[in-house]
Amino acid sequence: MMDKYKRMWRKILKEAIEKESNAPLSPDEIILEIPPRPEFGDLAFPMFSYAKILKKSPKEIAVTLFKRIKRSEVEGKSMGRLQVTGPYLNVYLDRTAVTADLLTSIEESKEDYGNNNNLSGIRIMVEFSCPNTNKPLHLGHLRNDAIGMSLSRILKACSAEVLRVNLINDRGIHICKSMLAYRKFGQNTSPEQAGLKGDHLVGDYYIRFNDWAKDEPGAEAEARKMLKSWEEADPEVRELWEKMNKWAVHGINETYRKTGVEFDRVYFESKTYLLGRDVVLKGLEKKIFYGEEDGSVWVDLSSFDLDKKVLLRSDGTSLYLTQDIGTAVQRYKDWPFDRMIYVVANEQRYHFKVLFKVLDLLGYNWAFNLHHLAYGMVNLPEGKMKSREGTVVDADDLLADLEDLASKEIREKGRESEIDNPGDTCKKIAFGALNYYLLQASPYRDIIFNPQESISFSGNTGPYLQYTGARISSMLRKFEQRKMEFKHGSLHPELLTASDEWEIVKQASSFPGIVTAAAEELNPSLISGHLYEMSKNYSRYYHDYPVLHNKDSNLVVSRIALAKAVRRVLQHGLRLIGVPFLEKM
RNA sequence: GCGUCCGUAGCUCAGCUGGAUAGAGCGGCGGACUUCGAAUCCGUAGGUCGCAGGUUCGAGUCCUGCCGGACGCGCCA
Repeated sequence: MMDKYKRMWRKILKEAIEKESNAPLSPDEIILEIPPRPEFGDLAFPMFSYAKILKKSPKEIAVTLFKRIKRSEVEGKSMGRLQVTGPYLNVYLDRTAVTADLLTSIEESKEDYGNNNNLSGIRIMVEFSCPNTNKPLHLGHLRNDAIGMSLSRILKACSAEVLRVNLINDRGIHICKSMLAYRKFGQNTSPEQAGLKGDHLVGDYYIRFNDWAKDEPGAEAEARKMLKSWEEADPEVRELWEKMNKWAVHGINETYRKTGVEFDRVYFESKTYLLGRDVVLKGLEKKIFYGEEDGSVWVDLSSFDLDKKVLLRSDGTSLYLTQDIGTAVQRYKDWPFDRMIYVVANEQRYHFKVLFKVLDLLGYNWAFNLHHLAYGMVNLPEGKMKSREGTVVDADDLLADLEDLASKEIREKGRESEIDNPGDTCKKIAFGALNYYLLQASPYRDIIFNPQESISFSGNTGPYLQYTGARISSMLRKFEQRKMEFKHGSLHPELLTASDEWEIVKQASSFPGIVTAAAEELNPSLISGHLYEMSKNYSRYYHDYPVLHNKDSNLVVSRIALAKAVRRVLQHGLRLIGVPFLEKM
């Protein structure tokens, strides 16, 4: 859409400069920008960088190129017009042509508007969430899930074949800790008896362990002993482990359902942790790794600006890294991918550098296609979330609070009778607000979550976008009811050229390019930001310009077409960032 | 100590490959509901882009140093 015009103008500029200088120019030497203010037009070409080639001042170049392009008469033909503004060449696009383009394009592509084929035939595996089975999900997981889900949708929108995978960390010392505390203090209570979700019950005993361990020096040793029993497949320990894991996984799945998180394949660490061993031992045979006298196996990465790392303990057991090596190899076998994206917090940067390098040394050529999307931490105003200090923001609690807030809001506004299913709507507003909040910042940055202030339903929020969509939907329903009144009207793009409308048209037209950029940069926040800008413009426009209250049927029909276009972009864009579209709210 | 990342308005965040007067939301102050949904809209105050140099016609953006913060450097995950 917008890209089409950008491409064409780039070409025009390139040819003009080449003719002027008699030398070929590479396409990326043509700098194209979006002007900072509307009076400078829709596209801008700064002339500074051509000063050396053409041996003229930027201002002179602008004039020269302007005359040359003018003579070649590429203008007209719906291309828009050119203007010299000091050292810039500014393009003013033909509003009618772009608007007509947009409306027909949306009409033709329907739900697919914004999709592209850039990643067609590319298989991408996306790993995210990766919970432990010793505690419930918290806000950090929610950010991880939001990014993982959104990214998967964005990549699919670019026609990639995407496989969403989860890895459940269901073994290890931390799991044994909650098991141990439960065995000591739990009195065989089931989640039903305790009136708790399974993951919360297990999590409570993890906290219980830490409390107990404070004045019990032998606690850690006892946990280690239990881990050993687990590895030796002690029936009693295994039975307890299976029971508690089931509770935890069940509870976690419930949270996933509530937040709309889904996976195509789920791996369990308890089933993959042994796989890495064989791979490492083969590497040892090939002398890629080396053994110490105590029997431990190491890799020396000091020539790659990394350290020496242990791959197998002296007792032959696996580590986190070993497990990840095995899981990666297994996954490639299961589903040969062209790219693999690990959505994991940035505190694990080093781990992934090492992992990718080790896989590379082992000769897996797909190691180059592994990517760690290192997203930032979610912190609280007083600092890091700490489970031991009880400062973690629990996912279920947060969601429940948000639903209450939404429900209160609906009652205060007296909207209950208007909405078909208030309970469901509250849920959708709640996780719309949550997902938008989590995806409005760039993934790689740390964010600060203030429980009192962060989640709001006004301003730059998910519900604001939902509200914009609901109002447009409401108006479109009214239009349908009164359709006969406007039956003589027809679409006239030239009626939609007011500056407010033009901004909206440009933003809707840029949407496909934004989807492309979000996929390339693995950054869903580009979409949330763009939808917000477009909604803001539309809200103002909607306030100032009557749509249905017009005598001129042509104008009504045309403005309705624009409303439909905005709605379509909102529907699609919101889906990509996990914010439910609402007809009513 | 070494490594990685980050410092933009009171707070939370934008700022595309360096480009024209650094933008939003929240909060503050002041306005707008007999008209398409006021979860909205409009106006206003608020910035030496951590500090100091450098590169450049041009730096919030690139380089160096310093100050401040986060994370990592386990035979933990």
